[in-house]
Amino acid sequence: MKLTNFFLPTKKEVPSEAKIVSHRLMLRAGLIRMETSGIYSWLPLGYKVLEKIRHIIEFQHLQKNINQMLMPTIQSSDIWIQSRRYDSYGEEMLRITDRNQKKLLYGPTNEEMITVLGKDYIQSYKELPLYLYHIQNKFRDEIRPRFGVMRAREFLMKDAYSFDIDKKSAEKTYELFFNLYLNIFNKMGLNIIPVRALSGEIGGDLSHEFHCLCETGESEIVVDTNILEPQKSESFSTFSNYYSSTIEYFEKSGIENSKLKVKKSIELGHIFLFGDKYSSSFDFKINSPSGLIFPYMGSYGIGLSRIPAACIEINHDEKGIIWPQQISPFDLIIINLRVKSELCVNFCNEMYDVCKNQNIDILFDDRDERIGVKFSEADLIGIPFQLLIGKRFEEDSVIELKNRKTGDVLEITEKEFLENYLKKIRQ
RNA sequence: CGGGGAGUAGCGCAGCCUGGUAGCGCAUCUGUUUUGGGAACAGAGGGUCGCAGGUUCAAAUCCUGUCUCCCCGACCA
Repeated sequence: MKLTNFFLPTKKEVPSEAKIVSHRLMLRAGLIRMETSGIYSWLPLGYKVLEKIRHIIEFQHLQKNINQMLMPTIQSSDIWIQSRRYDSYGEEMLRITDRNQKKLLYGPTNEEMITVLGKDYIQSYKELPLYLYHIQNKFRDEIRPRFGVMRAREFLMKDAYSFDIDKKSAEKTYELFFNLYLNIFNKMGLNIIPVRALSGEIGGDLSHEFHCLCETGESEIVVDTNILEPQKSESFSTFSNYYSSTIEYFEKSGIENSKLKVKKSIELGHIFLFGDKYSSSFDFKINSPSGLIFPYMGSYGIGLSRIPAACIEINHDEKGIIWPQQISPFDLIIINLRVKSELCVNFCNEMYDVCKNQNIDILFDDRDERIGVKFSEADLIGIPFQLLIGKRFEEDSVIELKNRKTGDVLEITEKEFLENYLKKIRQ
């Protein structure tokens, strides 16, 4: 994409209302725009990040043969009345009435809907286990939305649901998702800590949340200090050697241990095993060798739209965002510092075409702007690598590859760039 | 929902106390000069001061109501 064609409304100043650094940078870099309290539009640059995250999640789910689908955001209240959550979910649920006075709601989650779906289609235990997921907007009418997309009312979530024949099988499924989640967050370049959690409104008896450590986070977790060392081979079994839980879980458990520390964090994922809570309330029974059984269910969520904010909170400096390569909106930005020079223009266009042909997601700053503006905005939007073409190229055919994170600038030739560096830039 | 704050140009703000018909910075447009880290100069455009009502000769300013947004707290991915 050429920057002259790309909608990138950056700002030097930002409303004083935005308090935390990720919210400020997301507004300044033109990633998001508030429409009303807790409800945001994702502008092209922000949407690209969201799409990178989505692709990682979709790819990893596909590796485990988990079916992707799409359920509607609007649900009938009938199924929520049947699960007895229509009242208990309370004010957080956005209720809507259609022209026929039918009571609808904007779904905060989909356990009810997926249970009814399972009941309609699953005839035999031989079809189990069955895993389904979708990526869809949710609405929870938060008492106080804040921090931009970090605590929004409308948000994008990946939610998966599992059906198993019994508890033992469901626990294997739970472990599969647990490891899948570690893998997904790892692929996003995020250090994540799984913590034992209470299961809250969803219900059930086994639940973990996935947190990243962050001083400005709204959550608190209690962890064994050994867990803070980065783990080489992260898996369910590795983490089961250490204590980690949400502060709420810790307080209820009454454990005492001097090796435990309280840390601020951001919750990015939550998994639950809730058994037959919903299958029984919907009288969802299937035949099995041991007679009629209620399928054992679980659900597995990732707060997609919270991830860019969490990532920025952890990866930024005074100049702006520093995206991890894996979820950066672009792999590389080519910056033409000499727009008036035919030599530079032609060379930039040539590099732009080469990169496109090599499947590099590339942004080309071809604008007739002052170099200060170009440098500042490139630093602000945080693309990991900047290819600078200007004076040094005109004089000595040297192009400069700058690392956004370290600030290091490599002076290289076209040949070196194409042969040695292009593949490092591609994800 | 309780407590606090704010709505004035696309964005950030001043003006309000003490009423006299709106200003600054950034951005935008035109021109000239500049050009390796958010340029300089000259000129220009852009506002029913959140909305409604009231007081007054006169309201951004005072009064009443209302809507919206933000912050602190209780709730949550």
